[in-house]
Amino acid sequence: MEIYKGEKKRICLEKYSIAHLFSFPVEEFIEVHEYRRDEWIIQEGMRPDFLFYVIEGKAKIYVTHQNGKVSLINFINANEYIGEMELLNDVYYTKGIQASTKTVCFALPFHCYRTQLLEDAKFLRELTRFLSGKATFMAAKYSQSLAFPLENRLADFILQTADEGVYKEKHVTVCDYLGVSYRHLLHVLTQFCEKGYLQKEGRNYQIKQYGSLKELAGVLKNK
Amino acid sequence: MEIYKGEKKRICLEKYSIAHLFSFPVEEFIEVHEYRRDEWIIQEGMRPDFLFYVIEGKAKIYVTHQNGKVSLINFINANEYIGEMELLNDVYYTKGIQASTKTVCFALPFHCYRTQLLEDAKFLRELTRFLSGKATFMAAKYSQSLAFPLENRLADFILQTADEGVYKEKHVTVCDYLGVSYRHLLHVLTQFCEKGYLQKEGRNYQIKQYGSLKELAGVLKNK
DNA sequence: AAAATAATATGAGATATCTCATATTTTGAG
DNA sequence: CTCAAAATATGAGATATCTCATATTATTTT
Repeated sequence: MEIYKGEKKRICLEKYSIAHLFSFPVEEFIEVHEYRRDEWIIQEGMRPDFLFYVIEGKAKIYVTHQNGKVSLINFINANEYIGEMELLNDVYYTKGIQASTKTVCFALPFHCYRTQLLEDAKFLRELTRFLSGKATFMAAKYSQSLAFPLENRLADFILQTADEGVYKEKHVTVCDYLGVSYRHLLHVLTQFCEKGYLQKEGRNYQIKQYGSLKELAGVLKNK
Repeated sequence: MEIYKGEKKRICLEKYSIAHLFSFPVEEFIEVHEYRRDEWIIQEGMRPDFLFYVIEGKAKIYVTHQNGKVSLINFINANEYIGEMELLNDVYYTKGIQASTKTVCFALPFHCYRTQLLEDAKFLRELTRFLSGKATFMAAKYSQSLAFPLENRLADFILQTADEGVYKEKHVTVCDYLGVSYRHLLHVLTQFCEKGYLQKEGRNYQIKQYGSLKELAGVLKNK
């Protein structure tokens, strides 16, 4: 982890101004942190000291269960918060947050800003929207995971993550995210290839039948 | 649905004052609604006109999937909000909310209060806490549902809902809540009886071995 | 470059969970 | 009180998904 100082920090604060998110100045004690790919921004079970706001990059929220299974609960993208749960709740089991690409965040020390943040309607309004989205998203994922087999959820995931018609996510990550075993994921991917929806190219998969995948993914959505 | 008027309304407003939740007076346009058991407070897919605050009773959040499966996403208890998603988000698929007992709510018309509410730090702070809890809870349920078989989740549910050592939830409701088929739920309940954890009494189940159930439920929690 | 580690790959048997069919009992509406 | 609907109950076969074992191929570290 690198903490930006001097010129580098100044430029960053200027480029990604977040003044509009608060009704008071937060510049004074803000820090700018850069995390390398795979670095842990927050260790599971350890309370952070900062409220983070992601300005560049992408991270993953992980939780480890007692039976050793790991769940990738969700991704965090630019313009989203990290550590807001700990800001709001004194009792909270902290999830692990891992950078999945180089990730740059603003870090607001709790001890400087906690009180002010919790009284700032502008900040709270945005946070409320963010959290309502998070709650809604998790509720959707939850109910979908119970109502539909992997086939449907995977089709949806492929369509969402494919880049120019090519799906190239790491199997291991996807297993944690969709909550299925490695073996089963590979099995369903193979089926997709046999049915002609995908075509394997080295370790990537080329989408061949958008229509079929869209149909599978479509049943997840409530119109 | 009954709307309280006159004396009945006044008494209710007095008994369950919610003035402390807002920094401005909300009494003027507030309504008090009472819903009978099984009545729909909000119809799935229909935007409500009110922000509700439950003061008595218990309700259920349902969503219907395209394949006909129904998920009971969560329960709502006294001192919780309903309709907050619609208050915050212009685009939102409204879930169905059904009273599971007689339920009394305060109903704040969006058109009167929306603007004020979204600028009220006191209200927003509490709502933020509520939503963070909701998001956390859904994330936990989600990851647990993928990481553990019904056996564990059911043990947890039984311990949470048992009343004086007796479990007596409706199977149908539990299926929707835990996201499993009726057949399978009955199967696991039978196993619990065979193992001596529970003992069937008519249509209820008496808990016989707390320890065993606690052990099964315990692995869900991250310490 | 060698060694260690992570990711991919595949087979085979086990288990959790689902679907469908059908019967009985309980509950709510008229 | 009666009938229809809802809830409970159970069997049997199908399928989704898991576990474990083992190989091969990349990637990272030394």
